[in-house]
Amino acid sequence: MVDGRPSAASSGENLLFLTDEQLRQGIEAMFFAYRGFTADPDRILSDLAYGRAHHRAIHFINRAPGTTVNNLLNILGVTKQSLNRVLRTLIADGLVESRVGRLDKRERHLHLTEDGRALEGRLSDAQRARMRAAFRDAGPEAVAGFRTVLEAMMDSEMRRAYTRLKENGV
Amino acid sequence: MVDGRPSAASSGENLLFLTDEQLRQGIEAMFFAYRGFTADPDRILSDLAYGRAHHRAIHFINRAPGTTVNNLLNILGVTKQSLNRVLRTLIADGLVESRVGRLDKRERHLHLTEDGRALEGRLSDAQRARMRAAFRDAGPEAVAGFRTVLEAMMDSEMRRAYTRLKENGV
DNA sequence: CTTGGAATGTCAACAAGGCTGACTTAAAGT
DNA sequence: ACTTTAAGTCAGCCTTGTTGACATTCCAAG
Repeated sequence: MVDGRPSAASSGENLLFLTDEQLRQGIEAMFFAYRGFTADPDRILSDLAYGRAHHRAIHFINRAPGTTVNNLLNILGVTKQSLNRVLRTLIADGLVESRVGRLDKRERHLHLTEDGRALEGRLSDAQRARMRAAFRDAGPEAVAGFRTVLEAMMDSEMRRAYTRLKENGV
Repeated sequence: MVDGRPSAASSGENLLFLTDEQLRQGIEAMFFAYRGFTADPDRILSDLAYGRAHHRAIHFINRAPGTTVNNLLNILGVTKQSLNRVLRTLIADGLVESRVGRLDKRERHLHLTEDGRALEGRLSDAQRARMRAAFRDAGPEAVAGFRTVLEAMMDSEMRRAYTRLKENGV
């Protein structure tokens, strides 16, 4: 596994971008960039006694209004108990509304209230501003590559969730 | 801020890659990909009663052997109390060695022991394997774009840390 | 129709790993 | 001698993950 050289593959392609050193730089880039990625919303949230978990819930409820708790669970990849704690505070604070399902009364359908949408907007704006600056600096081709690599890095299950969202489904 | 259309900039460039929708997809890609990014090491760590914090410490000690506690603190962006808890267990378990500085005896220089290097290798291998697969699938140009965007997304302070590591300094 | 199992959501308690604040020790610097 | 710096410790808090136990609802088999 610790090769140093790429494993001298098929064609005459240059595989220098697959050296352990290049991979390690990719790993560290991912680590440092993720910090930047969350920094701006985190600042807003800490003033409100909320955390990243609240942000994630708000983001995906906004993204797929009416989604069920179970559905949200799968997207977020946490236990229902963990999500529930976050949802409880958001509902108590009047940012999220939980409506009992009409067809199946076991289900709860989640929606943002007006206040919830307002906070979602603030958080999104902050996060998008950084993403926009990065995208603009890097240019369209780099952005395409960025997306391609990230997509290839996801677990297949998450890639499905991502694609479904991207294609605007519920 | 909520524009919908790009802000119709300077030249005849196509700025469609800067729409809110594109940015949102980038944000979600980042979220889902980071999960994949940490999944494999997390599995190994959970068997050992360690967490991501231990992994990060081990990674950067391996990366810059002899680094001081203070230096590590800056790279990781946590408080010394938080780091100390992690280091204490790693030292107690014989994975990390803390040597009193020769020039400045206040400093502690951190090194991985043989066992520490062994664990580092297991964790790196797992994480690199996924990164390698993603890089290979995406191809060299996508990888270059990936790196460019991530770098643009970092806080300037973190970009300096990243660049210093990349250029192999301490 | 009833009853048992599956699905959904809630409550309680615990652990990891962030954080702040206060304090000690040792070594350097002035 | 005094101050500053590096490191470490203790105490206590918060967020956010976990498991386990439980209530409600639905549905399908008997």
